[in-house]
Amino acid sequence: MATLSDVAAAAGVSPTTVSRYLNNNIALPASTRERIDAAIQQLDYRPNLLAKRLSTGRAEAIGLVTPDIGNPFFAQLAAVVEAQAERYGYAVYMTSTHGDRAREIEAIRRMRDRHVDGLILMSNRPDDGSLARLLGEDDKVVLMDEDVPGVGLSRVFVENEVGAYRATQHLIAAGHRHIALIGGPPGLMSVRERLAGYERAMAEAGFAVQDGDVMLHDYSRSFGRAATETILAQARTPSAIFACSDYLAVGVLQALQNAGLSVPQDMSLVGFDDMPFAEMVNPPLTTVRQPVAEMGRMAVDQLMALLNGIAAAPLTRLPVDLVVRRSVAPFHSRSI
Amino acid sequence: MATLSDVAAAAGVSPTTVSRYLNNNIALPASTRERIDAAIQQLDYRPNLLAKRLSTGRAEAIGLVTPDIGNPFFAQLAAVVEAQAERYGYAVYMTSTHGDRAREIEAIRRMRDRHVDGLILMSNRPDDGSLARLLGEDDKVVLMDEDVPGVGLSRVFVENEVGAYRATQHLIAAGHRHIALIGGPPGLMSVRERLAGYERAMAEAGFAVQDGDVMLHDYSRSFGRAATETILAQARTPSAIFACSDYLAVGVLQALQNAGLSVPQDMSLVGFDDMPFAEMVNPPLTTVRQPVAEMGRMAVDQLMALLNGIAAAPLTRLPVDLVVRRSVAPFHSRSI
DNA sequence: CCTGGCAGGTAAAGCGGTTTACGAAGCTTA
DNA sequence: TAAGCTTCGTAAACCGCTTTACCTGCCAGG
Repeated sequence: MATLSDVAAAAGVSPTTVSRYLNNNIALPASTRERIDAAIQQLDYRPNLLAKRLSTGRAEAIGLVTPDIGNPFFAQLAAVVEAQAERYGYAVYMTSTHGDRAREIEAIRRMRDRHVDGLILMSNRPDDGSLARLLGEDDKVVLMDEDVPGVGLSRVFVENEVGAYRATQHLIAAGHRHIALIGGPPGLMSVRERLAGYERAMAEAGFAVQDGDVMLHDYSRSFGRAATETILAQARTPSAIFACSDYLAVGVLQALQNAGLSVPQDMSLVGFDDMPFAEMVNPPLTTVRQPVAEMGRMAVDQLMALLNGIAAAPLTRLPVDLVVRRSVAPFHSRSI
Repeated sequence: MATLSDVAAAAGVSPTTVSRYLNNNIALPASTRERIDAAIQQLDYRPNLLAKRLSTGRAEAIGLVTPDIGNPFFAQLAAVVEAQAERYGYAVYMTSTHGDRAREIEAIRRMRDRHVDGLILMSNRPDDGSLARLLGEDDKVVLMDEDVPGVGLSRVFVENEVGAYRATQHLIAAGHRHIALIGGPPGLMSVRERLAGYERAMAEAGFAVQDGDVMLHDYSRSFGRAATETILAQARTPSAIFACSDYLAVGVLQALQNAGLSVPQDMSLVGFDDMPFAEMVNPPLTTVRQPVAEMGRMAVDQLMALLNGIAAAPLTRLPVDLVVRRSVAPFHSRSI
C-alpha cells in the first residue's frame, strides 16, 4: 500500500503538503495540485484510516447497541441508522446485548476506547442504576426507543401513551367495554406509558379496569400465549385484548387459535409496533405503527449534533399511527 | 484518559515494560507486576485500540456485507455472525448494499483500508464480473449464501438443490403432478440450484415441466403475488406451487387469498428459508429451513482460519431441512 | 578470577497520518 | 528601497502503542 509519503515523494512535495491538500487547508497552484493528484492516481493511494484516526482522535464511526439485531424491529432500525450514518460519512458498529448487562457495559466501554465516537443505545430491560452510573460520565450517547432513567442524555422515543390511548379508543369505538392489556416488563418506560394510555382511554369511557385485566411480563410471543390462556381461564373474559407489542399479539393469536376461538369474531385484538409480519398474520393485525425510519434518522441526527458540539434536543417524541387491518370487529355479546 | 506512559511512570518502569507485560511477552517478578497492576487500576487505564491497531496493523474487526440488514434472514445471520465473532474477540462492522454495486464495492474498499481484517460477503444479485474483479485481489473474504462466480474464495452455502428436491418430492408424495415454481433472479446460484432440484424431482417422477410452470424474477413478495396471478390466469393451473423463498410464498398466499382460493385446500404451497414469520402466516408454511445459526458460525470460523493463515475450506455446504407445517394437502381434483 | 548465562529490564524506531509554527521567494506599495 | 504582504510551502512534534535490539548486574561453573 502506498502511503502519504510515497505520494509526496512522487509529487515532489512534502507529506505535510499532501496532507493539507487532502484536508483542504492549504491553497495550492494548479500545477502542484495536478502533480499530487497524478501521484495519488498512479499509486492508487488510499489514506490509512487507522492512522488518520489515531492522529485526529476521531473514529468516524458510531456504535449501535441493540438488544437483538435478529429481531426485525431492531433490524429495521439498524438498517435506517446505518443508512443515515453513511450520509454523514460515518460507519456503524453494531452489537447485540441480548438483554445482558455485561454486554451493554462492554459496548459502552468500546466507545470510551475510541472505537467509536458516539453511541445510539437501545435497552430493553429496566436499569438497576448500573447503566445510568456508567452513562453518567458520557455524553455522546443518544437513547432510542427505551429510557434509562437518571441520565442527562438526548432521547428519541415514540408517543407510547398516545398510541395506546388510540388503540384502546379504537376498541372502545367498536363497542368493547371489557378490554384486557398484555404488556412487557413492568418498570420499562414503554410499558408504563402504554399502560397509562390504555388506562386513560378506559377511564374516559367510564369503564373499569379490573384485577386480572392487566398482565405484564415481557415482550415475547410465549408470554402472549401464556397470558391469553390465563385470561381465557377467567370467569369473566374480555371481548378484546390490547397487546403492547406485535410479538405478544402473535402469541395471543396462537393461543386463541388453539382454544378454537377466531379473531376478530370471538375476540378483537390490537397490537403495537407494526412489525413486518403484522400484515402477514391471519387475520392481518390492527396495530400501532412506530415510525421506525424516522426514529433511526432522528437518533443519528441527534448524535451528529452532539458530535459537532451542538446541543441536541433533550427529548424527541415521534408520533405513532393506528393501522387498521382486520383483527378488530364490533362487539356483540356471545358465549365464549 | 491515562496512557501507557502514565501507567509506566506511575509504576516506575518504562512503557516498553508495561506494553510487554500486557501482551504477555516478558517475565516479570511479582513485585513489578503488582506495581503495574496497581497503576493500571488506579489510573483506570484502558489501552487505546486505535493506537494499538495502527501499531500492529490488525483491526480485530471484520466486516459483514449484507444486501439488507433489515431483512429478517440477513438480520438473523448478522446476529449469529456478531455473536460468533465476539467469541474470537472481533468486532463486526455491518453494511447494507441494497443490491447496489457501488456499496458492495465501497464495503470491500473499507476492508482494504484496514478498517477491518476480513469480510463476510453476502450478495444477492448476479455479478457482471466487476465484483469478481475487485475480489480477485483479496483473499480474506468468505462468501456466504450466494456465490460470486470466478473468485477463489472460501464459500459457505446451503444444499439448495437438495432442499428444492425434497420440497418438490414432498408435493409429489402428496399426489401433486402439476407443480409450478416461482423463483428469484435468474442467474443467481441459489435460483439455479433450487430450480435444478425441482427439475430433478419432477423428472424422476416422470412429470413434465411445461412452459409457464417456471417463473423467475426476484425474491420479493410482490413478485410472488404477480406470478401467482399469472399462473391463475393460465388455462391449465397447477395444484401446487414451490416458492423459492418465504417472501415469495407470502406473496403467493396473498394472491390466492385475493382470488378466493384457500391453502392448502385449493392449492398446496411450499416455501424456502423458514423465515421467522413462516410459522405465523396462515396457514403456517411448510418450508425448507436454512441452518442460519450454523451458516453464520461457519462463515466466521472460516474467516478466522484465513486470518490466522490457515487454509479455509474452499466450499462448505450446510444441510437443509424440510419443515412440515400446514400449507400442503393431498391432491384431489377440483375445479378452480 | 574469568566467562557465560539469565533475570530484569530499557531506548528508540516505527505504524501513517495531522497540525502547529515557521520561513523563503516574489510582488506591491509608499 | 525597505517594509510588508502573499504565495507556496516545509520541519518537526505528536497521537499511543508495539517491537526489535540491546544493556546491566549478578551468580554459577570451570
